[in-house]
Amino acid sequence: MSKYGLIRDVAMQLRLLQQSFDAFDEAAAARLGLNRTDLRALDLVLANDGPFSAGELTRALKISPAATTTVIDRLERAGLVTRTRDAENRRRVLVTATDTAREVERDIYLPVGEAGARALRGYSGEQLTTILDFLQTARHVQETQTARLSENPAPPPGR
Amino acid sequence: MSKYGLIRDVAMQLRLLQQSFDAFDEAAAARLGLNRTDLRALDLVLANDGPFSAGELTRALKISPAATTTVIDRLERAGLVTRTRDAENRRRVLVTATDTAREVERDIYLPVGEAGARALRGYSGEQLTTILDFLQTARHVQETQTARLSENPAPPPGR
DNA sequence: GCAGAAGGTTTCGAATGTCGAAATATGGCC
DNA sequence: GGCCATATTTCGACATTCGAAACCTTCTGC
Repeated sequence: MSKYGLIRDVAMQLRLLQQSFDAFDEAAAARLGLNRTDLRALDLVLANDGPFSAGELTRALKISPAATTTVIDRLERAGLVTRTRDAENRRRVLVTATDTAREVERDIYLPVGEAGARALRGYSGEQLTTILDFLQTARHVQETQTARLSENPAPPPGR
Repeated sequence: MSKYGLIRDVAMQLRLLQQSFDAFDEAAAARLGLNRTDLRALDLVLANDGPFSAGELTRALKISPAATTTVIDRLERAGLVTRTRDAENRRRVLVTATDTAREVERDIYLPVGEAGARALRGYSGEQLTTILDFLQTARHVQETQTARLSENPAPPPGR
């Protein structure tokens, strides 16, 4: 296949991959009866070792402090996290994953990591290096374009 | 670097790439004053050549028919799409991108594609083949895992 | 041809998630 | 000790989504 064709295919597969990530998140949320924001919050709390403060969640999720409170409320009600005041700074609230959340992690997230690692073992070290480079390049492109959108003032629509 | 380390890095970069896609969508939505659902709908209408029917949008976006109606309402009010009855089947409503929407496409989406293609030109045909294979494999893993989540009944939480 | 079923979209009311602003509580500073 | 900054929560308002019912249009069987 021509290089031009390959490039087009890569772009298309990247798009499809994006969609498959999206579908996975959706399925995970449905399985837990959570919305996407709650799931992202749970994911953050699980991934981080050591608890997350409410404010950190607010920043990581890019939602308002008010919304964060209700996210934590819902996760707490679902038995997935606990709320404790930080002993060192009693203004802060620490969010900690419960054992139930760890079971969820084992059920949902660990298998993905394992399956992914298994699939990657089929590539040579050189190929993995190429893949890694590609992923970094793709991210760089996205970030540059995101910055372009954010920084430039929007052109007057309908100009 | 060890192969094991490379595999870990690939997993991490994949996660970061996902986040950068997300950030791009968010910036694009903010630039247009649309929510994410509306943006996805616009993207679909732009990507498809030939108009999208309301029902197709409902299925593609995985939202209710009622929600689709309001999505089209908002896009129409923003001057980005037009609603027309399908002449061949007057029950259906066809959604067509306007010229304004095409300007948006040129402003937002085309530059990403161009920057991406430019970046990919730096890879050899062999490398691109590896990348393409990797993307397909990654998608397959995600889809398999999504199916696992969807099909298996959820294990009783807090067992 | 026409009655009734099926298809496609919209309207309506209710539920949910998000926000900004104000309130509350704690910590740091002269 | 009073005052400003930090961290979270409460409150009321707004936007988005849904399910159910309503409304046309098309198809089917007779």
